[in-house]
Amino acid sequence: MLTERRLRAILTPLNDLSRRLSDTLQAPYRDVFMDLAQDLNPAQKKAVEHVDGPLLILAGAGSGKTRVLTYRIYHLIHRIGLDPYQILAVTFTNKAAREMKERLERLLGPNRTPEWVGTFHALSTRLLRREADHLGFRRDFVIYDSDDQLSLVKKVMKELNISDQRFAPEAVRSHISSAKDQLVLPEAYAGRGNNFFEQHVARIYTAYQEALIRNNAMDFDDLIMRMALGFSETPSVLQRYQERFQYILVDEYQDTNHAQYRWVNQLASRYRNLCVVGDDDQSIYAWRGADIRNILDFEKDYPEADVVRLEQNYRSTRSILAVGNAIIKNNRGRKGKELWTENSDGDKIVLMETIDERDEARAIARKIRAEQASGGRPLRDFTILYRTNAQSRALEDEFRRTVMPYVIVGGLRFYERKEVKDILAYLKIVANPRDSISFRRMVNTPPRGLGDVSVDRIENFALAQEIDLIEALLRASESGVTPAAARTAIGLGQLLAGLHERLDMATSAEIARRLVEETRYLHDLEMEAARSEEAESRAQNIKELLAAIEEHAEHAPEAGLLGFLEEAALIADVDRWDERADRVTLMTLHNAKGLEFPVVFIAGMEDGLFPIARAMESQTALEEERRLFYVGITRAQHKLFLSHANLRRRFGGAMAGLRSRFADEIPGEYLDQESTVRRTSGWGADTRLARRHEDADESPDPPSPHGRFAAGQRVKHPIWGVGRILQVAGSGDDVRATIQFGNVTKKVMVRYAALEKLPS
DNA sequence: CTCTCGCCTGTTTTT
DNA sequence: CAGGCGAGAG
Repeated sequence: MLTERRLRAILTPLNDLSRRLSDTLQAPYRDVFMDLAQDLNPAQKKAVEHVDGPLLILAGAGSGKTRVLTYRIYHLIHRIGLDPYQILAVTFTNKAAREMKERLERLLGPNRTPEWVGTFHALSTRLLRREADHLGFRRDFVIYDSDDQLSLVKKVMKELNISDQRFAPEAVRSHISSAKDQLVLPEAYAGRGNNFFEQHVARIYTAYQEALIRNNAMDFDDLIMRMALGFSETPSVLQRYQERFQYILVDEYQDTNHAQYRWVNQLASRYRNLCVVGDDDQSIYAWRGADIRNILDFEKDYPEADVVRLEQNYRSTRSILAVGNAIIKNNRGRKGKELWTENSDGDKIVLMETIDERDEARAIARKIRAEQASGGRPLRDFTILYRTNAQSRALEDEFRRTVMPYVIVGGLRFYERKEVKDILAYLKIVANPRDSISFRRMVNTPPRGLGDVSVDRIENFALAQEIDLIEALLRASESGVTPAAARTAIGLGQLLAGLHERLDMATSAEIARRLVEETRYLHDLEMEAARSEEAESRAQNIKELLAAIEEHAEHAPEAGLLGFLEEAALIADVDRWDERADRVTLMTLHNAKGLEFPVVFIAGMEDGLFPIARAMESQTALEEERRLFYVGITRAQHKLFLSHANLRRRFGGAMAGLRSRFADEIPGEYLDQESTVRRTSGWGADTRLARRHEDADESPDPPSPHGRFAAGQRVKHPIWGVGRILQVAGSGDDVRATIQFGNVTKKVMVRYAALEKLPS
């Protein structure tokens, strides 16, 4: 009998072959190969061949969603005969957009591939620039990232005399951000019954928005909000795009926020050919304003909608999928579906107990080596996922120590590094001399004698004279700064003005090179590089940035400097990730969304870390964490490892590692438990797994440590080695011992520290 | 006025 | 353990 798996084993190489052939074949033959390669199940076929009217595709993890979307577009253009011009496709990441475009180009050829495929932010930026005249703002705005947003919030708060001690600027920033996600403008925000904090936010929001306009800048949220509002306020613009984009596709619809919802639904309201794809079980961005109701209520918004459910999973082994299903079942408020697969059972999921985060890293590295040896897998098959970026450090240390090639996706993004942002600030001010945030950043970097006071004066002068900031630098002697400062300012102004004038003639690469040279930024760093490793890597980053600009200038010369800056602002780290390099990949669970990997490790399976402490207080937050776990599990194709540590160092101190409640939701039949912890002697060793949760009665509470550990006792700690207890304090779960290790004293939570008793 | 040094604080996830 | 911020010296 031909099993699905065998069939797939035959079809997969055929798929590749047909892809290569389709580039060279004439259309009718291409079709023949397409049909062979398609290998679509009935639900997928239905979704692909649906043409007119709204369509909701509920696509479970690994159900061939990308393929369905791609073939659907192919079908619309190639079989139905639509003009690619009429199609708009919105994806969640640039990477997804690029992949879709590449696949379509292979199927349809570059000339017949739709051009409007991208993320909400990228597409919106494009629309805003095109329609700037009609919408009433300038075309050459720059984009502020959350860093810039925060700087601007601080600046505005200072101007309004609102102390940043009373109101955390970061909290203000995030409130403004979510107001924008809801399409709530400052006036409306001020009008609704607010608490004390929000009344202040309202004032800041108003001034913040004015400052953005003054700076000729838009923040991330503006990009969506201004276009969504632009559509409703400017019917002529809306109509034009409604007529143009008669067929709209939206990926990851469960992660859209209200502003994005309005953005899409206004465009689609004319022809109602809106196809949305999503999975309510994979909604993990509620904290960013994503509204799961958008997908849950799609059938209310479009009563005539067809609904297709893709429930067959092609990605994971049966065991992995069973675990995923068992986990997500614990959530309420879901549409409800159960994925199934014809794949083989595969191995059980492995849960590893480890001593601390270093031991965890060691255990993971060991597993990778073992898998490599037994399964002959390349390093690129392995991916480690974690909840917080900070967790990458221990892993990184271990991999560096044992020389295992790795790559971290996310964390400090390339374009967010200090030195890179410094150079970008120069470029931004050249592109847009009204950008006061970038101005402040670059004007005294590297230090050139223009401190806060002088910069304030120059800025105020610009404001009073209604001139831009480069102009203000040139006329600094009129601004009231000291003669020395004025001289420096004028010199800087001349450099910037010269580059600004050449904006249309010079390439962005030329401008960047000149800036780096004249400011001696790279030069200074290279001088320092001999002494400091950090300076060396920063110099390296600047060179990498120059190379990126160079590449961009060559690849998309028409985009210019603004185009490059836009890309730098909107590109995510996953977008830069090269999955072909033979390295272990490390990333957060959030970043892993939409990706798949042969072998997945999920590290840090501890309460308080995953689920994160703050999510343990509310049911909805906990359910979002669980969905995140579900996303992590369903990334794995062949093997899945989970690990937790009994002790985890976090900001200086150590934290008790209590195995995650999610781990307890995994049915035992799919689970293999391993431990690197030797159970020798001492209280800590045999009660380590005691639980604090509902099921605590399965493993009774440990005896009070007072009887076992007392001052003077010699102990061995898994991390700090041998020491002597100075003091024992606290009771119940919260017993802390002060222990002297050599000449350092540490406080440890006795219950979880895996202390070993030593004879005195 | 500007710069540098050292203290303090605070870590969820990101387009 | 880093980066932001305030205080004192040049």
